[in-house]
Amino acid sequence: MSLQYAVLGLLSENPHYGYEIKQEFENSIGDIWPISYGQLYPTLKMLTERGFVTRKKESGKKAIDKNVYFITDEGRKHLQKWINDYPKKIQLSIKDEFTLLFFFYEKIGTAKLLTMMKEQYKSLDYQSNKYKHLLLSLRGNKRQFPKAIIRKMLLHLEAEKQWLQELSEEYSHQLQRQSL
Amino acid sequence: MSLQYAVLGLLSENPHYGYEIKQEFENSIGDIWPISYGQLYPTLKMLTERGFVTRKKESGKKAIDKNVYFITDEGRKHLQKWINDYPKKIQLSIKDEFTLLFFFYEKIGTAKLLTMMKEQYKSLDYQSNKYKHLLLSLRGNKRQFPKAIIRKMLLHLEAEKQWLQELSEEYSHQLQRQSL
DNA sequence: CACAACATGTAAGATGTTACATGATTGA
DNA sequence: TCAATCATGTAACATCTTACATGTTGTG
Repeated sequence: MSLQYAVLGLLSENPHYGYEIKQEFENSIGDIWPISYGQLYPTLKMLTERGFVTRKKESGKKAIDKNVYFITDEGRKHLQKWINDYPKKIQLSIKDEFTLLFFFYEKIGTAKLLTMMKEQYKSLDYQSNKYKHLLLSLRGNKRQFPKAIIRKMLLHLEAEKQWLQELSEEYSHQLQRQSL
Repeated sequence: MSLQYAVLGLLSENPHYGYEIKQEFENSIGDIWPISYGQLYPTLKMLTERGFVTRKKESGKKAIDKNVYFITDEGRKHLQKWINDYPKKIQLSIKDEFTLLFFFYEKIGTAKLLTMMKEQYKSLDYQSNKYKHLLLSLRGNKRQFPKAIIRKMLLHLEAEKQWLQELSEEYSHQLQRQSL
């Protein structure tokens, strides 16, 4: 959807080749915003056709040719226009299968729910720690992955953790009452 | 993706016709999980073809025929199987355009950013209050939209609000420093 | 030499949105 | 009578995932 703008944003700072763009995503926004080659290469093709980027073969020492992409003036305009068009209607979305599952909590069973939630909590905690460390290591001065986005991710991870904790307690009490 | 399970879940409690299913979604999970007819009717068709629901014309007083959908035993099995298959890999996603925008915060300008964030905060606050009231009105005993999901939404809304507040303060300080 | 990582893409299919198309019923 | 709401769908398009297809380079 707006992958094209993410790509233009990357290229507005430095030229990159396809594989490298994917790396950049994975090393930064990747956990939040995973992309696949099946999505990236067609996007680069489209941007080339529309004149927002140009492509140059970098036939260096390697036998394989890298396709290096450069943003054009048109591309910069296109990106800036998208930025200027804000604000649009924005809605917080927490649409995922795990949430949907709680529609059916009666059909799952308290014991299984508790196990699942514990697993999920561990995974969130791991991610959360990762971002905390990332935030601390970001003290440098070179252009990096925006702190604001990491902070946002952290806050949502903590919200999710709190939710799981509250619910776990509730379900635990239920289990105890049942076993009496 | 998993709309089919959401639909089966609804039908597992009561038969519904298409339009009504959309209403049910809008009145409950709709803010989190909006669906369109362009998605719903093909899904109902697919579920019918796969034998998970059956369709009966309800030609009442009205000239127009409602198509009422009933879940079948196969449908119940299909739903239960999906539920039993958990846990799967689940990842918290905050992938949206508003977040992406903070990739480009330098290109936006602090003043505009602040205005946007203020607008967004208001909108989140409105939603948050809506859910708070919903949660309070849920004290009854009839089967309703799961409290857990509303609570989850609330926690994420509050996380998002906190994020905006922190960032706003940071940007305000920046503006003040610039104007000195 | 084998395997991981580098490098570029296409194709099929799932999923989702928006616009289109039609017509009935209800309430102001 | 006019607009909103009720009611059911299709079609075109956008987006995204997964699998396929190919070949190179570096490392143990």
